[in-house]
Amino acid sequence: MKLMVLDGNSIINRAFYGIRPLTTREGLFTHAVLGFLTTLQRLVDEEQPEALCVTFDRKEPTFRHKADEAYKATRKPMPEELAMQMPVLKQVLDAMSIPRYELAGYEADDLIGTISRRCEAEGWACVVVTGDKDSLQLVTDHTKVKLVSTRMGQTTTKDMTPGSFFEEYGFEPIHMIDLKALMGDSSDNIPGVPGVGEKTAMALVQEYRTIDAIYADLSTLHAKPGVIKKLSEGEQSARHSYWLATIVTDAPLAFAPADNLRRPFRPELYDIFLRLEFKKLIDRYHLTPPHETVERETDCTVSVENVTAPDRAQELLAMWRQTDSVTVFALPDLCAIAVECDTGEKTSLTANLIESRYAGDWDALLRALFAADIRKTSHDVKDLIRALLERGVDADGFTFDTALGGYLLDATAAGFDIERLFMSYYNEEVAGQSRLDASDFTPLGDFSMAEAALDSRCSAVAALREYQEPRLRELDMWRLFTEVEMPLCRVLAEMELAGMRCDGRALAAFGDWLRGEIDGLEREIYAMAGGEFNINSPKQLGKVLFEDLHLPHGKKTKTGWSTSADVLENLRYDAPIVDRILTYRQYTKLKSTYADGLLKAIDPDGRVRTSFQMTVTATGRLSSTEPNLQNIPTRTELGSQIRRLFTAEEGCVLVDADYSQIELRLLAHMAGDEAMQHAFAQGEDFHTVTAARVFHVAPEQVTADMRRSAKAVNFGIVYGISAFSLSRDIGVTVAEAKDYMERYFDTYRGVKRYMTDVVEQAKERGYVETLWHRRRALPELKSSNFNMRAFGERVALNMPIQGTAADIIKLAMVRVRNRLKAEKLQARLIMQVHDELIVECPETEQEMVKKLLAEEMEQVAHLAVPLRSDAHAGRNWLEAKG
DNA sequence: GGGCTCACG
DNA sequence: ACGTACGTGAGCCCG
Repeated sequence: MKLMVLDGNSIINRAFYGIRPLTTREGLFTHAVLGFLTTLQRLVDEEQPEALCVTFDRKEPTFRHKADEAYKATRKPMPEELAMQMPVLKQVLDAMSIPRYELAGYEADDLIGTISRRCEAEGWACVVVTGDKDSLQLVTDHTKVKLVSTRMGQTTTKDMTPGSFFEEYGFEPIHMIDLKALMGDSSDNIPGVPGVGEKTAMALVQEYRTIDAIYADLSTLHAKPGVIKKLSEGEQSARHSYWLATIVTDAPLAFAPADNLRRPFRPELYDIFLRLEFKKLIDRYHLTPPHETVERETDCTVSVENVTAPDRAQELLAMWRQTDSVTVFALPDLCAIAVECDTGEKTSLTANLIESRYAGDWDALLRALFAADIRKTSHDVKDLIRALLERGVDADGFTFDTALGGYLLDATAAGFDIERLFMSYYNEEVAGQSRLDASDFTPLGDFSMAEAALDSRCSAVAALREYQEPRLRELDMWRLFTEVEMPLCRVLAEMELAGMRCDGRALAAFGDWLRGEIDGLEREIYAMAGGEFNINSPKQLGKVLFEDLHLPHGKKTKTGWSTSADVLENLRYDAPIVDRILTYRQYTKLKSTYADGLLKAIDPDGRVRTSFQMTVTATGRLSSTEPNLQNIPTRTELGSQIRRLFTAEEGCVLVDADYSQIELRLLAHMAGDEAMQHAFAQGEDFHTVTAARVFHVAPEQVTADMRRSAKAVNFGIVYGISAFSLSRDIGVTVAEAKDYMERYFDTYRGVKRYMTDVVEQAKERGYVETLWHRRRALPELKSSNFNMRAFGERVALNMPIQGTAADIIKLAMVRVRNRLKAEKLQARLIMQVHDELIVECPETEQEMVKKLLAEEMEQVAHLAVPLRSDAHAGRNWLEAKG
């Protein structure tokens, strides 16, 4: 039998400091509890213990404090955000039927020591889970310690058994106490022997094992005279530290292993998780409400009608045209649609429309419903419009998308499906089956269930709007919502549908050529390595480079030595294999992601159709998936050949227009920095102008190096710079980087002030926003973890800039599309890459399109610095980049 | 499924 | 004193 015991304080501490803060809507911090439970679940899966319990510290002084006032006296008190989570965790554990132990006068460690020895006495195996290395002294053949560490939100565990302990430390676990007696522990105020540090202590314990053996005869001890002197003077302190570091194994604790056998969860767990918004855990454990769900308070009565007769449909359509807004929920393939309409103050009517039941012309019905004269609220409007356009039904009149509403209200939420949003706004499940698709509406499906589910989704969407609309207005996001995001749905649907033409034959030929090159490189690499291995495996590659060939290793990753390009670049001239590996990497990337990857994505008509995601990024940018067309190579000569294969239709050209330095221009505007604004007004190369000002030389005296440094600082500022990262990026010392930054801030004083102000304001408000009031919440700024806070500060600096650029290009897209349509051009917008738009048009239209793009892109906003764009036309994407 | 690497702005 | 740039998506390895 196996019992697992967790050091509750230690694990929740790691979770607290290592994980991005989360709060419930009421502002209750929950992330440490969630982190604890996630770790717990992983460990249970891994170890499958029959019994489980958790120990906690108590706030009363322990027997150690009573004997030594200094002990743990310098410990910082637990931060409030963590303290508030402790009772919550205990409540959760109780509801999960997991026993917890705490005892006044003892630390969690002492209880663990006692528990592990009791287990051993009864023939049980014990697994101790903690982040605290002190507990390693408990390791025996029957007690294993799992050391938990959390870095950058990732939790890893290391199993310590007598064998692995010895391998790492070179002595037996019990002598951890002797080690600590010598080296002390500053965080707990265990003094150890003053002047003896980790290295000396390790060597001594490895040789002598115990402090008794060391102090038996100092005169013959193998150590430097200075060390012996310190040991001699510090003996009393060592003995005392030994006592402090020894974990108690016989605390007066009422404990029997069998009392901790796993038991079923208690029903109230559902309510607790619901309140904490731990939706994933409710799903994970298949929890159900302990009592009937309370109906959402609603002041209207809802009736449901299954509409099959065309005449009735016509009546309803007439009614919907008279209504401010109806709510529409449609399955992706448009075979079933629910429409909810407020028919009066206290009633609403849901019409279920199902293709296989409808007696009239289904497509005619779709055309009428999705015409502009019926104002509609729906969920994932872009996808709906795309499905309709694909079917040949024009789609217009969408005034509200509840997925977009959810995204604007909290861009960093976990997802924006109806169920999740409904739960987060109303703490209630959406009624009806969770999975709903076309098969439910075939003769084999359960019609009545499916119809009820359809109807309840529709009502849920209506309820989401009720929640979202007033909040969007309150937060000043209404214009962003109605004038940018909503109209963009149609624009993106059309772009997705249009796609980009891509030359599949040339792509295949390029792939074949790459195959040949890769084969040759592979042979060379194997020859230089002295054998075959998987070059794609960082682990195997690391072994070849850093163990077999003894190349100097740089950065480490969690799993080994880094083999990333910037590390290999530094080794390029140390061994010829490195250069081949870099080339191999470049070629295999091009082949697998681009040559092979894009080939698979070409539709029969020779065009590639991406999906634009509107609710993914934290800053307001779009993203592109399946395939991602926003990361087609451009930075290397060979890679840019891929762009050559994206072509215009016969007789057409691609017109590519990109904003020039949009983020830095926005910085100049938002920071109100007149020097920087002036630098842009000069119309010269901005990095050169910056270098000239920073280094106090004339622009024509700016060297390539000076320009490169200025450019790096310019970029760094946008990202929320630090001297360390800047130095790494441009290959100078930290001191030099600091110097550049100081000169930069002397030149652009407004930028410096802006950086201070924006962070300060973010801390006050808890969020940052763009010029169009798109916002991002920043709970990180309240974190007690330094790294987390520093991250929050960088985000506070970057998001308003990156996000405003996103607002601007989105608005430009809507305007460009509408202008193209208004001017009756054949030209159509087909691609967006963050600061770049691509239009495909007949050659005859290219000059007009270039002019139109420049006008619309530059006139979107009138700022203290003019917006500039460059447009070029070409037969393919590479040519069109100019 | 997470980690690493690398493509883009 | 901390460990470091912002925002993405895809393919591959490996447990």
